[in-house]
Amino acid sequence: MTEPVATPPQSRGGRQRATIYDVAEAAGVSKSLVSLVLQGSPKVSTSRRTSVERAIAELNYRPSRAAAALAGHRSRTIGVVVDDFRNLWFVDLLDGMREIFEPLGLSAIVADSAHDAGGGLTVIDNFVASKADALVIACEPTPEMMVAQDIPVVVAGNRARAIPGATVISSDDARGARIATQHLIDLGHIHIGHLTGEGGSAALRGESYRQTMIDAGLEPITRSGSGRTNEPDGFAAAQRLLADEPATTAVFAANDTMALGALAAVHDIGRRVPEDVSLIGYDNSPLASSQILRLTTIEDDSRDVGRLVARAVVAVLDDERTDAAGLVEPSLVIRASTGAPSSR
Amino acid sequence: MTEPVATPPQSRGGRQRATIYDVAEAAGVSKSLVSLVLQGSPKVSTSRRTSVERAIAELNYRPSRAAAALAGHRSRTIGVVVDDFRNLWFVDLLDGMREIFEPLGLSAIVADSAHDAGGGLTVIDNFVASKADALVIACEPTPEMMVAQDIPVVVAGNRARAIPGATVISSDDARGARIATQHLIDLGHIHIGHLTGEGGSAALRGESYRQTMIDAGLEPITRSGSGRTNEPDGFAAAQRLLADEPATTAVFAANDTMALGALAAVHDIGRRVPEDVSLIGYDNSPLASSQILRLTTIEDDSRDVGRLVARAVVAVLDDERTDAAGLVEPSLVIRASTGAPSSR
DNA sequence: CTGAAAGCGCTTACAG
DNA sequence: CTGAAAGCGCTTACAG
Repeated sequence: MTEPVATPPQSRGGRQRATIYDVAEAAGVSKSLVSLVLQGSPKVSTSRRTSVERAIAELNYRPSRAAAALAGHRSRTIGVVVDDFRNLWFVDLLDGMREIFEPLGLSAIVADSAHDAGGGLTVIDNFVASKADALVIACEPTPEMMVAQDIPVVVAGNRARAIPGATVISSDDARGARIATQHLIDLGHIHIGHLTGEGGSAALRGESYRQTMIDAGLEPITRSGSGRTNEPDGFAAAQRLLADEPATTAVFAANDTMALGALAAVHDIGRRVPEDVSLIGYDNSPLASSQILRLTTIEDDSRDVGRLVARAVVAVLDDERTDAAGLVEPSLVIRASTGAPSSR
Repeated sequence: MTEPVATPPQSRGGRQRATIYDVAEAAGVSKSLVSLVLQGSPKVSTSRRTSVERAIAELNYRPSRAAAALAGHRSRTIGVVVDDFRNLWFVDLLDGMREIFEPLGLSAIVADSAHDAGGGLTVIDNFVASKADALVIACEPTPEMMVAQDIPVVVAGNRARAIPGATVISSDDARGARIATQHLIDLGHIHIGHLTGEGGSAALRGESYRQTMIDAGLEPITRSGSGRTNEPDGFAAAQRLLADEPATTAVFAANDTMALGALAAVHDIGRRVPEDVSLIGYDNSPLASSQILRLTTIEDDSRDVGRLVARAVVAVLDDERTDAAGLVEPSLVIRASTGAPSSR
């Protein structure tokens, strides 16, 4: 529309992407004003804001993240570190976080620590290099995550090792494990075994199971597989448990994946779930609700955890000192895999 | 070590992160040389390279991605768009891509289109804003992906809609479906049903199933659930199939997730897998190898697809015009869910 | 190989 | 609100 007068430095280089100069020119305002509009500043008149927004739309202008991050001290980007994309726990967490971040113009970007990006640089290095404003650690911290980075960190989930100075938000694993164990006790089970593995959550769940059993005057029996908490570990741990303790009528697995393995082990020795063996998992993963499993489990409301995590991130970003750890209450989801012990 | 002489602009601001100036100073070389080392340029003497590398290590220097992207025309970052993190297919794809990218100093970053990052900006906008060098679309393209962006695009997987000008790399779905169907035919099955849903891959698999059946003189029978290809769709589709065609002795599901649903449907009417009904899936997902399923399936070597995708990306980046679509050969993985029809 | 210089596209005070 | 200015931390020619 407007004639290009006094073309600003380097603008209009053929089919280049529009810059803030182009927008300012098209809207007939200063470059600074465009920047203010971009940042949603309240001290811009509606009319000017409208014309800037129109220019942005017309030119299909996309602010350069790189330039903004370089010039400003914030990138409005939060780095989320997960251990493995295969571990779906983080998806709900992410959903919850984004619910809070989106209206604030923050965007969460995810990277997996399993495949530390090339050149010997770790995920953390990468996030730091991309000027992430804060980090959410949603996995067991590696040694290099333990050293204080110059960046706010929130830890999501219960972890075996703590990161100094980091807020921790998690589901109340101890409470959830108590609920799970108590559910089996309430059904009338006496011989209740537990399948466990490494990791902060598993440790808390295991300890709480033990405590709950003792409180009920029952003997806790725990087995593990290779140490991990995968399906094969659930299978191996359940095999051991059932071999060592043939009287077992109920099994509490540290997570749904292990429960899946346990189910196979139970079938392998010709017993049925829940007729011969009640089975309860943990996490309420998509797996648990599958028709084939119909697994009774503990819902840990990862979405709620995600929301809390995001609020904690926003708080540190705003320099509010709220190191208060957040704890989300889990709940019992009863499906077809648990029942009273058979009366034979 | 060296006395700071003629401190360069703004360096050493207290506990600031080291910049290229600091490295140059510490190594006693010019800023340009550091940049050359960073980029792995061959025209740097070993001795100087060593001293620069030592300085980098000592200062714990991390190049700023933002600055590099702004200054250079490349960010050495490849944006990978997936539809949903829950769909684990992309994990192997990513592994394969990274195998190629890593030694080249390229890093793949993943974003899900399901949750288009805040502010009305889409994943694509975000990648463009972060100056990604290329895009890998690993999902059904949305309308906005169809419009030519000023960025090279490689499509991974067979899609219902094509992106103009984009190279497509995928597993040979038609071939895989033929292998699956033929496996059931070879076992002696006559009444073989197929469970399908929406999407490019499912369409190709379904059509190939149909063709293979006809070639064998058999009647193709296809059912679907809600249209999607999730577990509940597999369940619903299988229910319909078994109700409409009680003679069915073999089922080919468009993917492993649907097969999981189908298994439940088979159990629900009191039939067993594989004794009464043979079941074959597709994808060889972690699910398929689980003890509880032991699903015969088609391995589509997503890792290989990922490698090919990465090579295609590198080719476009190097301006080699190789629009040749790549096709990866799938293979049969026989487990416990298929067998000869029972001889009753 | 070096060193000074320009520039990438923004943000941030700052004086008007 | 504006406009000129400096600067974020790099890369990229370019003359030595």
